[in-house]
Amino acid sequence: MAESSTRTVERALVLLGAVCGAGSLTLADAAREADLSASTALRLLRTLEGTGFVRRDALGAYRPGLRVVQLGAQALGHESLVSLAEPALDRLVERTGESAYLSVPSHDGEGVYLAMREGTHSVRHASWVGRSIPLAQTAVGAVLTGGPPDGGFVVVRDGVEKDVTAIAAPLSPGGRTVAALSVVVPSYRITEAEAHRIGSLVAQEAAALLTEPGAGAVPVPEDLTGEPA
Amino acid sequence: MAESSTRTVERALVLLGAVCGAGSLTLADAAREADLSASTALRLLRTLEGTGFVRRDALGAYRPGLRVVQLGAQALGHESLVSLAEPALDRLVERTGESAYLSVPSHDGEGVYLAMREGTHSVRHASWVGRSIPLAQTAVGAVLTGGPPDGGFVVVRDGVEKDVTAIAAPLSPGGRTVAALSVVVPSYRITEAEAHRIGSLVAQEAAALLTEPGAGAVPVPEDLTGEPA
DNA sequence: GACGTATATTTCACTTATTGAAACTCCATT
DNA sequence: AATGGAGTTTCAATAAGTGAAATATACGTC
Repeated sequence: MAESSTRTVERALVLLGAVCGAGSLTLADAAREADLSASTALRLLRTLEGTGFVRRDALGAYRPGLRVVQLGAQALGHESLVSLAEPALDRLVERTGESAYLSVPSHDGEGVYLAMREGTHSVRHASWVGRSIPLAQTAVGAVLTGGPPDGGFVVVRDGVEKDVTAIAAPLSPGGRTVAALSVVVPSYRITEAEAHRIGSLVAQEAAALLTEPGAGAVPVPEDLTGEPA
Repeated sequence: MAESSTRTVERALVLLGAVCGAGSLTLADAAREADLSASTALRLLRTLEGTGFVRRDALGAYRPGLRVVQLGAQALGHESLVSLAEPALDRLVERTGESAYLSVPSHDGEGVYLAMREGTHSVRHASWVGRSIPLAQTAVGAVLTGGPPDGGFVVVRDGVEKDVTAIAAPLSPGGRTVAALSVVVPSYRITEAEAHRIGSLVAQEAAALLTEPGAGAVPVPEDLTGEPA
């Protein structure tokens, strides 16, 4: 059996994902979402609880635990995508004055903002790292789920959020889209032409991200040491 | 069985923690750190890999996967941030007697109180969850918008509100400041030395929030009030 | 280039540890 | 009282995980 199954672990991870995705789940809901019997879900959730990956609030519902935040933060520190994208985000803000985002697909037709830079206009789009966004009918969703867009970018006016226009381009190393770079603008101040100008910038940054020195085809170990201790 | 061990899952989570902590681990190193046989570690890591919790780089080493980043980011969503911070707020109030706040940046140079605990002194600072506060010339603003402060905290005397002194420290998982922890004190009863003492406490709680596995440094009556709001 | 050592991976017999139906207890509703 | 749903515990069946050993490969050294 060369297949790598560890059903127990897989199930536990599904539960963990469900809890984190929902923010708060009762045992019964978690069991339903993971398609497990209540007793099994309880046992696995308790294991997750014992290791700090989930915690129970006063009402007994399960919530993401400190450990998840901690590991996520650590992983973000090591995650090359984010550090690679940050200069691009900075440049986008600098050249457009608008808020810029890096997002990746998450689950159930949603994506997550992995990094962001706020624009400099006093009226600007604001969000936060970790925020979930729908992929349906959004510019980010279009580039994450669809093929390479014409011109390298997608403009969606008044998608999920009214009054804002989003302009996104895919990050597709090796042809596989793994993330999206986007700029979000209050619709009232953007013209068709301006949207195109920004779109070109975004597409250009997205393309440059994957070809520039240091980026490489594969994450460059910034931290080769492993564990010295 | 009172305790719920699920050895397999626990082991997998230990491996996950090891990989995230180190940033990059070879199979052998991971197995050693988790005190597992190579074959078991391999099997579990493959499960983690299959679910996106870890990935392998070109050299075959294991690294934190996107899924970890996603879940961590989701867990940092505002509502969970609140429940994560509440024990810290409780401890700050307990050890200082002063009101303590959790705030995040919102729009247009303002921040918002996401959670608070009132102090126990009869004369104390009072505010409310949801209140907007300026970021300019406030301790919270300084830590939210500026870089990591010297000593880990910022003291602002008589900032926006006359007669009060605010002491704030940033919450910066992975180097990105996402929120601030602060204690607000009537200026008349605080000395320079006391401000420093409180500052250390705030900075310490802010740091511990993101790195410490279980509860805080000091045993606190484990009576979590739920999330009413 | 041969040797020694380390890692990565597969196999397999052993049996341990996981499983889920069922039973039971608490609540809430009706 | 009766009903139903959630959370929890028990327990026998067995599915599932375990690790030593074998193999292949890679790397550094002499």
